[in-house]
This record gives sequence, C-alpha cells and structure tokens, in this order.
Amino acid sequence: MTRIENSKRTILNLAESLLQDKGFNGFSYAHISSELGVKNAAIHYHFPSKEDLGIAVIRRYRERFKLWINNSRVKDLTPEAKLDWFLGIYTNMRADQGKVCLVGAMEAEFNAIPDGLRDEVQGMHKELLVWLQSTLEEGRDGGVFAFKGEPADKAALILSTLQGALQMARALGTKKFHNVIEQIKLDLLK
Amino acid sequence: MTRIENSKRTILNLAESLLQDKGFNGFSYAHISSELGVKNAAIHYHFPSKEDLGIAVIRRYRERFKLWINNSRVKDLTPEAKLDWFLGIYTNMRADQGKVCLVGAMEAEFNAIPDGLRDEVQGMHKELLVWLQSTLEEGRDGGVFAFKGEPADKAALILSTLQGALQMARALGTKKFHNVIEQIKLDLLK
DNA sequence: TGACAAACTTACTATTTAGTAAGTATAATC
DNA sequence: GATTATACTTACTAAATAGTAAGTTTGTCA
Repeated sequence: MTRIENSKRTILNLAESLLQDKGFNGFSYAHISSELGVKNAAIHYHFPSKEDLGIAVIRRYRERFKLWINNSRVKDLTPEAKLDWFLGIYTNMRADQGKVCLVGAMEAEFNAIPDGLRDEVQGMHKELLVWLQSTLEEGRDGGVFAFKGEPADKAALILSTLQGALQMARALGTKKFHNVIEQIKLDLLK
Repeated sequence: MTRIENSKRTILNLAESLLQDKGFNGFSYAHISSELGVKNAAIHYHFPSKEDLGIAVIRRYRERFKLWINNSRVKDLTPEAKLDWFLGIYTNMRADQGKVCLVGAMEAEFNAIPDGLRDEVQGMHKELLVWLQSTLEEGRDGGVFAFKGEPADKAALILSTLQGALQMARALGTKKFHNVIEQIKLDLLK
C-alpha cells in the first residue's frame, strides 16, 4: 500500500495537467490512477465525482491567481512589467508540453461539461478580465500603453487572443505563438 | 425504414454542429443517430470510424471556404468589406446557438483527437491564415488598414482573437463578444 | 423480371466510463 | 492498548462508447 505524499494535491496537479492537455472529456479517472499507481476508487475517495475534481482544479487556480496579484511581487510592478508577467504565464503554458489555458479548454467544450464546472470557469474568466482591465487602465493613464476604445474591451480582446493563440500553437507551432505575443505588444505599447 | 434524403450530407451537418457545440470527445454516434431517427450502424455505414467523420466535416468546410473566397462575391470586395464578411462568419457562429469555430474546438482537445483529424485541422488553420494575411496586406497597401508589424503576425493575432472570443462568449455572453469584434476593428482600421 | 447495389436494421462485442459498497491497513488520539 | 479516522484496495455495477457481421428492404437498370 504505497501512499502518495499529499495525495489530494498530487491528484489536483495531474488533473490540472490533463485538463490543459486533453480537456474535460478527454481524460478519465483511470488516467490519473494509473499514473499515480493507485486504484480508481482512490481518486473517488478524494473527489467523489469528476465534476468535483474539475471544480477543485479551477478553484485552486483562482485562489493561486488571487494570491499572485495581491502579492507585492506582482502588485508593485509597473504596468508594463505586469503585462510581461501575465504574458509569461501563457508563454510558460506553451513551453510546458503545449498546454492551453484552463478557461479556454473548458469553454471549448462548455456545452459538454457539468453545470457547477461552468460556473467556476465563468468566475475565473471574469477575475482574469478584471485584473487585466485595471492593468490596462493603469498603463494608459501612465502613458505606456496606447489603444483606442475601452480598457474592458481591450482586455477582453487580449485575453481572447492569448486563449486562441495557445490553441493555435498546437497546430502551427511555438514560433507562431511567440509572433502573436509580440503582435499583442505592438498593438498595445506606445 | 424511413430514409433520410441525402443522408451523408445530413449526417455531416449534424456532426459539424455537434463538433462546434460539444467538441470531438463530447458527442457520440448515438447523438447523431437518435437525432436522425436511424440506428447507430447507419452512421457507421457512411463513416466507418469517428475519425473518418471528423475528417469529412473539416474537409467539407475547407472546400466550402475555398469556394467562397474564390467566388467573385467575396473576391471582388474591398479589403474592408472582406474583413466584415470574415468577421460575419464568426458573428453568425455565435448567433447560432453559441457555436465555436471548428479549428478552435479541435485544437482545444488536440491531444485527445485522432492523428488524421489533427492533420486536417492544421491544414484548415493554415488556409484561413493565408487568406486573412493577404487581405490584411491588400488593405494596408490600399491605406484602409493600419497596423504595426507583419501582416502574417497580425493575421495570426486576429484569428486567435476570434477563436478565443467565441469561446469566451459562452461564459460571458454575446455582448462581450461583440465588444471584442469592435475592438479588432479599432485596432486595425485607420 | 431478375440482378445488383445502396442504404439501411438487427443484434452483437469488447472496452471504457463514472461511480459505489464493503473491507483493510495504517496513523493519530485518547 | 483500544478506538477511531484516514487513505486506501477489492470487487463490483450500469451505462455509454466505437465498431462489426449478417441479414433486409428499396430503388435502379439491364
């Protein structure tokens, strides 16, 4: 009976990775249990239903993001550095086995995932948008960002772009992804 | 024994709709057969494997797109009108039951779909990019579009944005989607 | 009218899926 | 040292899945 140190966290890590890799309907409890060398039921012990597991993954990410943006390491950055930090999150996803963002993966199969998970994804998307919007406002007021229209709309555009670009990179490669990242900056920086 | 008129086309229509709605791993042959009032095996008669079906859907779309862009109704438009036509495709998808684009749906679960389907998606994505790039070039040369950087990169950005925006709209609604569309124009038109 | 092919149905298989109930080993606590 | 909670395993189940083999109906054409 080999126990995993901190099973719950290990399961969440793997589930998050699988969600970003194959989507909610593309992985099963068997993927997790076989990888961890435990039985199926062990996963159900920690997360009774697949919906519970999906929700827990998103919830953990939301909390992580909240901690990040409220930490002085990010909070005290210049708007330009904040943007780079944010873009870096997506660049790292791409670098990490071609993963896509949780929000994008879940929204692509939005009509084929459980209700509770949908709510959680919606909440996460809103939070990302709010932060990005305020960063754009801050940067425009400070004179480092330049764009037409409302910060809320520009934020929604940039987030959509990042979401799409990660997916695009799977078919067309990392170079194209980085070109899009550079284009985002060209379209934003003065 | 009620026969469907033009079964193959009807199956492809439904499969395309399901792909855009639930993704490749989110629908089954049973969804199609029950909707059409036939048996499972009837679908397998026309498309032996699910991979065959997926490939056929994408292939049909690629041919449709090729016909469109080579038809004078699109070909002879101004660059600005071409852009509006292209954006209109995505607006219509959103209006049609909140569908997302085939490319986005398939790339979100890229690592959980068959090889042959991946190739087809890759080809489709390239074709969309090529057309959009040449339209951007045409528009910039004509002085109606203004953007920094390379047309190829701006095309990749816009396509990524559209892909992501359709998915975002599922969680955040149609209004946000239209705001992104307007922002694309603000970021492109002189 | 007979042959034949197209478009199915019936009936099935093997596999995977999420999920459960009951038992067991281990660790912590009283 | 006994009790109890934690973290599992064993052993299932029911449903859904893609896919197949063999038979049946229907329209077409020589």
